[in-house]
Amino acid sequence: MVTPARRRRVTIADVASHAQVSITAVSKVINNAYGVSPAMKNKVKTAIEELNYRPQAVARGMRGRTFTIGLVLPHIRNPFFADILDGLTAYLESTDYQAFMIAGGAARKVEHRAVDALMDRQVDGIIMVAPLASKARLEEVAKEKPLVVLARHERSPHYDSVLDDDEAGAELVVKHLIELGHRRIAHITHQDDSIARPGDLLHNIRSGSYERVMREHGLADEIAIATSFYSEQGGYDGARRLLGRAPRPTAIFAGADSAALGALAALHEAGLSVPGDVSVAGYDNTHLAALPNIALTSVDQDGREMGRAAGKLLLERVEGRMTPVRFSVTPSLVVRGSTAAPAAPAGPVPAVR
Amino acid sequence: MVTPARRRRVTIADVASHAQVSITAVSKVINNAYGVSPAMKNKVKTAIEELNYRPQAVARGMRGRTFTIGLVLPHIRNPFFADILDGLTAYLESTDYQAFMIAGGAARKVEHRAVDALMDRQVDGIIMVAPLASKARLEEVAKEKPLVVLARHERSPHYDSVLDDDEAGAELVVKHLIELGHRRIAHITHQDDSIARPGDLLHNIRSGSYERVMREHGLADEIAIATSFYSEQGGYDGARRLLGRAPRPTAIFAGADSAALGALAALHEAGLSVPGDVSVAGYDNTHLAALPNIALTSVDQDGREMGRAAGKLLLERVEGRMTPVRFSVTPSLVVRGSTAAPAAPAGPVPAVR
DNA sequence: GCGTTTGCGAAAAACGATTTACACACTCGC
DNA sequence: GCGAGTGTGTAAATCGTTTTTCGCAAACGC
Repeated sequence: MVTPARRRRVTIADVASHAQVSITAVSKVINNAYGVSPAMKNKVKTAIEELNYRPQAVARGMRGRTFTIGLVLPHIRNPFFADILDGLTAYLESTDYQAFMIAGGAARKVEHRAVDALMDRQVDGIIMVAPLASKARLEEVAKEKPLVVLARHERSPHYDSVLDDDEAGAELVVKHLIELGHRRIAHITHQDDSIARPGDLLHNIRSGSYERVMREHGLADEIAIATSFYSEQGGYDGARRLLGRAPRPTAIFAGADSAALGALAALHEAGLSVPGDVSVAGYDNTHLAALPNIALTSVDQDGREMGRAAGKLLLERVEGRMTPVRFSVTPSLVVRGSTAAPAAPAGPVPAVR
Repeated sequence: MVTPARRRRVTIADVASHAQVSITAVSKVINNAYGVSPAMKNKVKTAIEELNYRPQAVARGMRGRTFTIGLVLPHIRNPFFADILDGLTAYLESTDYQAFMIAGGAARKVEHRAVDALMDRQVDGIIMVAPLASKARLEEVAKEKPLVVLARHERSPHYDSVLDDDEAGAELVVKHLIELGHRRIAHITHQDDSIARPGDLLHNIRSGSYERVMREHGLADEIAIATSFYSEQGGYDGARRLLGRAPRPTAIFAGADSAALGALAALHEAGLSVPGDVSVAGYDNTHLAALPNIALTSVDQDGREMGRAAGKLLLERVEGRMTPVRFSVTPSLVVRGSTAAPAAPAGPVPAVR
């Protein structure tokens, strides 16, 4: 291989000779370890400044930490993930750690490789957001590296969990719609490549909660679920399927804002008004939901707070904590213009338009 | 530091002893270097399989490559970046390299730190998307690591460029609006923290092109630019400012889809119809633009192709190429429902048509 | 048949940090 | 005044790879 000549980095040895001290001393100062006099500290610090030295994480990694943590996201299309990232980086700012993202994709295999890639690079810890992996795989990962898992509901003694109370969040939406007077409330859920126990996946919690609340209100017969994807296209497809039913639903609860946006598009295309003909609600309270022309009723979960918590828990684990912690945020409903009382019931068999 | 006991990784030495050969031999096989017999190759390969060995990138990094490349994105809120990432990862799939993302943020200082973090971790190369850094800083980075810069227009002998012909893209939009009969065409542009030469930044190219085309069509007096941000909020603010003008524009060209979405929201709020009262066009042809209820006319630039090209160019540089390459994609206009001929001229200034 | 390639494999020296072990000079306590 | 701590600093081992150097045998040229 022809490696182009590049400027050699300044190393700890350069600093040591420039400051006329031993390499050990420099290392001690950098890691502010015990046994270094104030005078020494100053000498070294100015030498570091003068040479503009930054330790090479790769070399540090060989004997300990790389000060790097890996963040595995399914993809970067969901603005909600950006909130999580914001919270995480805000938290890490006051530390020496840096977060790198990697996309886990929609296939278990890709996610697996992504995690392997992080471990091969000796990250100090891993944060996985809504992973597809089985619990067994997660525990295997946790055996090698500190791990925090976001948005999964199983309990494991080997890694920490940060999650939103999806059960409660979905309940908020469905109850809201019922209180508005809706009965034919349909749901759009997500299907993925995961082999995790279904009950551990957030979309199953949301759809399960939807079903439960419907039943509790005597609406068992009105339950209608379209299994699709949490994406614009998925929401569009799901909504079209739901609209094909007769009588058609008066409200659609999409398990994610992105899907709700797709549902809105499908309704628009079908010439139906929102909320006049059909109410729509989402989940995640994405920035887009707040735009006046969209005005999507949605469930807010504090992504920044979740990211912050994930960072904190992970560093605690890096520092040696072995006992599992579970951090849960409480969702809240943000009601906007996309939901309203259903059109006045025009007789026993309501309006087919 | 208390490091929890974790399973020791299998190393190259383990493989060597398991296969009863030297460490060197294993290394040679891994890097398929010269001087290893087929028999040896087989022995080692089965040993690697059996032990499930994966080389530790950190250790490799000490002597050469880490097989890691860093992707610096301003943020992850723009779905267009996801396209770039998709193209990049698709390209890298056939290689041994892995891409990690890091957010450069909206401030030069943050971006600087992000790049430093990548270099400290000995990535083999860096891809920066729409960076804020000055050209001088970019060249400094390029002196240390192979570098590919996306969406910047300056030419440098030290790094490669991948870009969209923003000049042409903006021209497509403005001409389209003029052909529809619009004269009062306003523009929303972006302001950032960069100290790069203005002409090197994509938003300035777009706004400059807007001005030029307007002038070329005798519409110099109609030029109206709102300087805001390429974001929903920014588009919303910018549009509100533009709508405050009298007479108000009949068309708004937002330099990015996200801003166009904000503009749509502002128009909605103002009780104006699109495209009845005001036409709106964006740039990037985000997935959202295609939703029927948004139907945003936008400029499509092939993000996947750009990501793919960036990966290819970077690896070429890693392999030793030193001559600069410039890769440009040609944008195309996607006309949708958000643009139409202006309302019948209600006044003495008729549509020139 | 003898020196010279050539092919294959191993031993050892890097790479840049951290960590361990130890040396040295003081200060105590009695 | 002497053994036992302390505080401060250094030398050397170590982490897991790649790369360089070298050894040994078989093949080859003449």
